[in-house]
Amino acid sequence: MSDYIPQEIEPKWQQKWEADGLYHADIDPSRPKHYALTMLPYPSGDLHIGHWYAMTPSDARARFMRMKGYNVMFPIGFDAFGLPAENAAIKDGIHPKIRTYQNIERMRKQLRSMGAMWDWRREAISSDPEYYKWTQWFFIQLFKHGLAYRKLAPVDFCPKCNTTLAREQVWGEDRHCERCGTPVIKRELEQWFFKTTAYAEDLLNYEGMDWPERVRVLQTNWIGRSEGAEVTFITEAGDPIVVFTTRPDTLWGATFMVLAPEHPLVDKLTTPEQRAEVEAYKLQAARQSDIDREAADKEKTGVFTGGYAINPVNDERIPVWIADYVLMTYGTGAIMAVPAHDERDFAFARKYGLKVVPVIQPEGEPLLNGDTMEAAYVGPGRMINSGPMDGTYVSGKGHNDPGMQKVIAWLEERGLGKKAVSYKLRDWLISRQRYWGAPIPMIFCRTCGWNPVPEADLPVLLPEDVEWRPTGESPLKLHPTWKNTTCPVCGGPAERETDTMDTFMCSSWYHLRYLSPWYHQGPFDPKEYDYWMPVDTYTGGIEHATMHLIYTRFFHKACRDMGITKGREPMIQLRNQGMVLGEDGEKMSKSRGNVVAPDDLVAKYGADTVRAYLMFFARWELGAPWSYTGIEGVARWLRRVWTIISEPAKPAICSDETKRILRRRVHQTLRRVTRDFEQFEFNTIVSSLMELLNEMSKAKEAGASGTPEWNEAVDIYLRMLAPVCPHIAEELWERTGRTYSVHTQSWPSVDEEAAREEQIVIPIQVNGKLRDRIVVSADATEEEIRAAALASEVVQKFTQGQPPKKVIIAQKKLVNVVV
RNA sequence: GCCGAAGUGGCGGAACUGGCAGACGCGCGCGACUCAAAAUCGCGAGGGCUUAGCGCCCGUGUGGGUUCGACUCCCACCUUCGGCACCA
Repeated sequence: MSDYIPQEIEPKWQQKWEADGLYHADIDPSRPKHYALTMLPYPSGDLHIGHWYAMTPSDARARFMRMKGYNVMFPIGFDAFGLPAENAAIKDGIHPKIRTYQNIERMRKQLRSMGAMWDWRREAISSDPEYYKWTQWFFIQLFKHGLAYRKLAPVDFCPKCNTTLAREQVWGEDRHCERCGTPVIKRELEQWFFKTTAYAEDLLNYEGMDWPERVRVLQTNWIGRSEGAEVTFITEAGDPIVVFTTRPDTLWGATFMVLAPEHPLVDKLTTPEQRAEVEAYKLQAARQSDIDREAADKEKTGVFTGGYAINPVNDERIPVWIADYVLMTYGTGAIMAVPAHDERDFAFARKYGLKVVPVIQPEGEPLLNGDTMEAAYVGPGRMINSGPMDGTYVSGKGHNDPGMQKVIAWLEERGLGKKAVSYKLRDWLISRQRYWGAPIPMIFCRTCGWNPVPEADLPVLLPEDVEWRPTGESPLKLHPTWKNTTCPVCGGPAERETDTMDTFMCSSWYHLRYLSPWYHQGPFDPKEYDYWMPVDTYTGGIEHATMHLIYTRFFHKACRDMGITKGREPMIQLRNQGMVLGEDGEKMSKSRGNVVAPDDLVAKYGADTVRAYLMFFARWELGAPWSYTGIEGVARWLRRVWTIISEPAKPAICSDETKRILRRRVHQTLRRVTRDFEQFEFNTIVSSLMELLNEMSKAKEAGASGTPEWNEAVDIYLRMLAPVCPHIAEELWERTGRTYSVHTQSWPSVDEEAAREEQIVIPIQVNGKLRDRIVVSADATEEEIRAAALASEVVQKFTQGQPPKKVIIAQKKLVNVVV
């Protein structure tokens, strides 16, 4: 018998599996398909332990599904565009393309060392022209269907680096530049948007999706649906001001209006006397960084415009103010202020001495008085001071409330307002004033405006000879010739869009490119699509709940409506892993010096040990701190697996009892491991395998090795081990004289008869406290169990010869005697 | 402030539908092997009391409740973590 040397067997098998195409997944209509997907990695240059933690259990699950008889596709690729490569380039001058492809090369090797069942033929890299050609093509389809549009929007700008920044490059409470630490400022730029808001309602529907509740809640909050009404006020000059409110029932209590400082009607409303003050306030609000506006407990400020509007329900003349607590980006950028029933409006009214009129009276309370109220009343009650609506009961919010329905119907009849829904979700800003991304395939012509690049001319190649050092402009704009082109409509001279796309655009459809990265007639081969889609199991970090996972759902739905994809959703089942922390319990970081390097672990223990430890040491969805001593325990277990299974049998006599117990344990473990794989409970899979090995070790001591029962135990053990530790399972499979490969074997089925216990131990409680245990035959009747329990000496001691008040027999699990 | 998740030995965690709390592993202690150590193997262990015989009491963040029986269900609270944050 030789020693277990993973460093020898692992590369050997990896090469053989690859040479044999063992993990190639091809269309096979005769078998059920399973598309297993793990979130595609960014090529940062080194595979982090977090990648291992995310990917190896996904791989194990995919392998399990394969053994269960599914035709499993498990692809991999790289999210290769993006800021880190460009920032590194700015620092050390290495071209982002060179660095990215070097990193990819390195990470491919590291990914191979996992021994995962990737089908490398399906690899897709988002920065390949053959990939981003289709990213651009999708942009054009969205544009053609009115789902991509251009508008002026603020961006973060670093005055020191002289460049615009993406949201994720702005850090900390003071919102500073991630590179130089300078606080960022706002700048207005014309940019491209996707109409994610058009899908807000559809995105709230999770029907048929097996997604964690947590993610659904995060997305639901992010989309932020509120029901209410839009009501039109008219200024004294006759201009309509539309407001959105969730409380149309409080309309009679609207005693002033507030516009966002950027609201287009502000100038017109402002009287000459107020002009100077209004202008000063607008300027101050524009200069304010987001953080100032975000502080919720900040004292409210505002300025009277001098203008008035008419409250349409009672013809009251009410003043119009501007204040930065009203956001131009939500609702209509204007509100009706009901100080008696809204905390913010109340604070504002008290500060500036504005009128407070209660219109909702809580039942059974003294009548509210607008002059003496100390806080806004936001609860349910009966409408008062509300003319025709007086006496109507309203509960608060939502279209379902009958009072609310009555008010909205009344408004609609008179053309004063209408039922409306508002969302916090904003349209997706996809323009980046950056170099290392897919160029936005649009052309601007002075006479014809914006038009897409003809599809035959795709891809719009990203030029390599570009000055990427920051100047405050998009790097592509500074290229001497690149942007010059001709208008696809009139043929005259025109300019290309010089911004690039947000990389979330690339990752919104990579699961489709994996289907057929070799395909040239479209983004994917429809035959592959029809067989493999949707993704059956998607795994990745929770941090993408409100970014990638919303974008990719939007993308799929938009494509469905454009006739490109099918089905409601791209990913049916989602599971999130947690995070591996440093040994100190803190997030891993170079500065803390607590980073765990998987390459070193693989060199020391082998990939199988690393894989098994990562599945064993924590609940997958929670994660836990790393432990260098913990991994030793798993290494010890695999050495024992090796020894116990490959060590030759010693001739010995084995009792039938030993053999029976061995079979029972094997099939009981199989039952549990099967269930745990189905439920993503990887930690108990490993611990069950450890327990079974302990049982096998005892059985072997008792002479079981060499028996058919032992042979079956080894057979099932290696099949259960194969998804977790593919190399050692394959090696032992071969060494025990079995035919290649363990990974093409089917998952064993449980022999329920063998798994059945013959005798069961039943705990006996007296008054709910454990007092004794009895052993009965597994098919004992309830009466037999009762008799045995009452016959127990310990129970006798408690009953003192008296008949018990009650005897509870819980299936065959427990007896509780109540005296 | 609002929304969500989680609190179990020295540590990571286990406990299926309300039925023996602490599986498995780490660490720890004792023992075997060894000149010795490492490796390996075996045994022990939640805390406390104990007349040392078994036994008894306490114990899953805290306090209540439901139940024959609660880590599990309900109510209130505390702590930690995550998300959102003037969203009208």
